[in-house]
Amino acid sequence: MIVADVYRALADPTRRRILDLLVQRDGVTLFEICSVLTEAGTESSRQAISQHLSVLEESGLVHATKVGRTKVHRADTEPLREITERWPVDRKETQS
Amino acid sequence: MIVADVYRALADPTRRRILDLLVQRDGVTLFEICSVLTEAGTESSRQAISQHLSVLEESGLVHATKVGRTKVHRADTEPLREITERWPVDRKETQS
DNA sequence: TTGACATGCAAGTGTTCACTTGCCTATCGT
DNA sequence: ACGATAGGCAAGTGAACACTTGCATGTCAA
Repeated sequence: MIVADVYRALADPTRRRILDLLVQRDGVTLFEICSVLTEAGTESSRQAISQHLSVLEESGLVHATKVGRTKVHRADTEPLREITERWPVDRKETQS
Repeated sequence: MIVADVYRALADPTRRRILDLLVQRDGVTLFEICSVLTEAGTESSRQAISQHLSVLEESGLVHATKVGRTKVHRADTEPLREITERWPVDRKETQS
């Protein structure tokens, strides 16, 4: 990974699922994310998810804090503001 | 290219520049995009930009219409709505 | 009609990315 | 202390991607 900006972080569907999960509830550990994704049908190894979390952290979309031997994660949608500000979403242009 | 969704379309910096340009002004042809990007310091070949435009079109972020022997492009930010609706941007969480 | 212009198509190449594999570190319970 | 738990680090692999190269197609001006 050269550099992990917001756009590249969102480019992977598994990372988007992880972000979905973290937006729903904070303080989730790596193993909990693994469990939820496995139950949801997304078979991903612990290492794979760990690397996805690293990308999300570098992009600023996820913050993590060490708690004992676990690491709890929480989502931060602030970096997404760059997207909406760069290209404001206009109303339907279809002239019906 | 397997499938070109909005997220993958935004993952490339050159495509983001093209989208910037098309948001600024509509009806731009491939050659005009090449000229503008070259002047802006982004050396990209015509073929490269053509393929980027294909990805942007497949994602729905850009629409194109054939006009004579040229093809004019215009941006459509509607697909970006999916992003903001999926992860609403919350205000700064820093409790100052 | 003929040549120049604007673009499309398709195969090939090198790089980046997602994932695995194997081992290591740190923390908790007993 | 010791085993189990939670996670990290780093090298290797295969696939996807960005880009090039060469040729083909269609349109306009003379």
